[in-house]
Amino acid sequence: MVSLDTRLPRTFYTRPSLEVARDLLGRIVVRPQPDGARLAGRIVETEAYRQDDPASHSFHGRTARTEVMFGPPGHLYVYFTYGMHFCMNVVTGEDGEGSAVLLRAVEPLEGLPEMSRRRRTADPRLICSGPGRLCQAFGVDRSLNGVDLVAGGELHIETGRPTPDAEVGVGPRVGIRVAVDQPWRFVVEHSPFLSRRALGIRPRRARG
DNA sequence: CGTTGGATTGGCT
DNA sequence: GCCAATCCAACGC
Repeated sequence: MVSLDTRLPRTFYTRPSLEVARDLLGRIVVRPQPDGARLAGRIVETEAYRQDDPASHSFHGRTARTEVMFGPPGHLYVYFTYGMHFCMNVVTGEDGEGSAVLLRAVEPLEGLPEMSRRRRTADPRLICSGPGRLCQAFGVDRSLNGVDLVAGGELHIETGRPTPDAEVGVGPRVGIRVAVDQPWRFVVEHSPFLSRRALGIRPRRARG
């Protein structure tokens, strides 16, 4: 009970984004509500980004937008895209490194009514199955950019249950136009809660 | 300062 | 499967 509800420590994030992306599968994203309730979901899809990666926002160096991404690990990097959507990332690696993991999909666990209301759909498979959908359901916008996930506040991630290799699929990242060959997307295989674009790509088994 | 296109989504063909 | 929506960061002049 206690271990399952423990927030992931700073050391969890102080590793290469590829490692963190794989290890985040099965963990629980928690967003405490003002009324004491919680929104929560199990991470089922992630993507790793790093500084030497042409598809990463950090590739062209430190800018106002990517400042948080270059900061200390264990913080939330939120950005706005396509004129209407937010995406949330977990900052990884050493301070100053410019690596992060994009949270692409979670399986809704707590606060379904609230998330359904925000998403305007009752289908649980459509609530958090995509980076933009996830942020809308969890009420994540630019005001949460830079939030410390370890301190415990607006948002944190709990230990949950790590996903065994047999259930992990890997494949190319989606929605990018460069470095499409890198298999840096990680999914919980056969989860009904994966993102729309991930469903089109059949992942292969991770490692052995 | 103008242009370009994006780590997406929902709706329509 | 295709495309518009709609803002803004990055880049070129």
